[in-house]
Amino acid sequence: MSDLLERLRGRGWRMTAQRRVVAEVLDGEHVHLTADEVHARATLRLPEISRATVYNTLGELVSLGEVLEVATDRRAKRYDPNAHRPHQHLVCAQCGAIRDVHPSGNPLADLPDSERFGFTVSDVEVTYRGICPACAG
Amino acid sequence: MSDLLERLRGRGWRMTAQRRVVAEVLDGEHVHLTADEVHARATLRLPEISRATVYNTLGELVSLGEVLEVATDRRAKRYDPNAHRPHQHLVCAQCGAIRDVHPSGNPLADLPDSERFGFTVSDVEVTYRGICPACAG
DNA sequence: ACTTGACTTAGACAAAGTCCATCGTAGGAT
DNA sequence: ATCCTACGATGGACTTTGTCTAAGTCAAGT
Ligand SMILES: [Mn+2]
Ligand SMILES: [Mn+2]
Ligand SMILES: [Zn+2]
Ligand SMILES: [Zn+2]
Repeated sequence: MSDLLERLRGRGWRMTAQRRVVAEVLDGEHVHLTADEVHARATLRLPEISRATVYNTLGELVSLGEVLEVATDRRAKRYDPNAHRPHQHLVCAQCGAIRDVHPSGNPLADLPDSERFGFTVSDVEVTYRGICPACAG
Repeated sequence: MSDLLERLRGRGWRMTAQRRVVAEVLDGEHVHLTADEVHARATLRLPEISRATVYNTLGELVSLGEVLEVATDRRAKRYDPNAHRPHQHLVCAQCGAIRDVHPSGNPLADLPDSERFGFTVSDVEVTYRGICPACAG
């Protein structure tokens, strides 16, 4: 994700300690943190960072297409740095664990023209729900 | 939806003016109202109905399987009386209009065993997004 | 009609997120 | 190296959506 910082600088981003820390917190695989979780982790490295700045920075990363917003539960949105490989989510209904999954085929193709009602359909969001091995015992 | 009231009575529901009004508001096709929209419409018929009662009644209808909760945007949940015919949703990214759609095939089948990671997958929620004819001009 | 437990109510509370006035600083200009 | 200033950060008020509780009300069985 260090190349992310380069890309952002290239887009005219002013590089601040706060933005760097938020980007660092979002580094990794299967990362799906809420804004407040990002804030908590960022605070460990930069104690004075504010909630508003975390929200602002996450919003900018989403606008730039570098981070995805996912709404797997009906609680807080989660922020997903895995934005460059299309994928869906598999969520444990009990403990909330989230896995990236890659279904076969293109889910968009499952919607026939006769069911599009003149819409220009550009995107589909799929969330699978079930019980994870740990919760199944 | 008048048969709904009968079914609920059969399940031991005490029939109150508030519950009747909420059920009436939810009658129809392609109805996807937020709790506060239900409350606003219920208030026209029964001015003293409280927000808490609307939330309670909607929650009960969901528990009974008579109404579905859908989370198409990241704002308020919407309540969908079309609970007996499985379907998905097509949402206009601009104006928020929601249509029921019926994709071909079973979306659950698109997730191969190799992508289930030991989960017992029981459910899938699909939201298609695009631009509706009215917004496309 | 009486009784009673289920139902409703208003308002306090909470979680998630937005907005704003003000302060601070990254990075270009000198 | 220092200065400038527009962009970014901050804390706190505010909004939206939803939950909870204590007290009052009423549907329905007797
Ligand atoms: Mn993901
Ligand atoms: Mn529907
Ligand atoms: Zn689990
Ligand atoms: Zn539209």
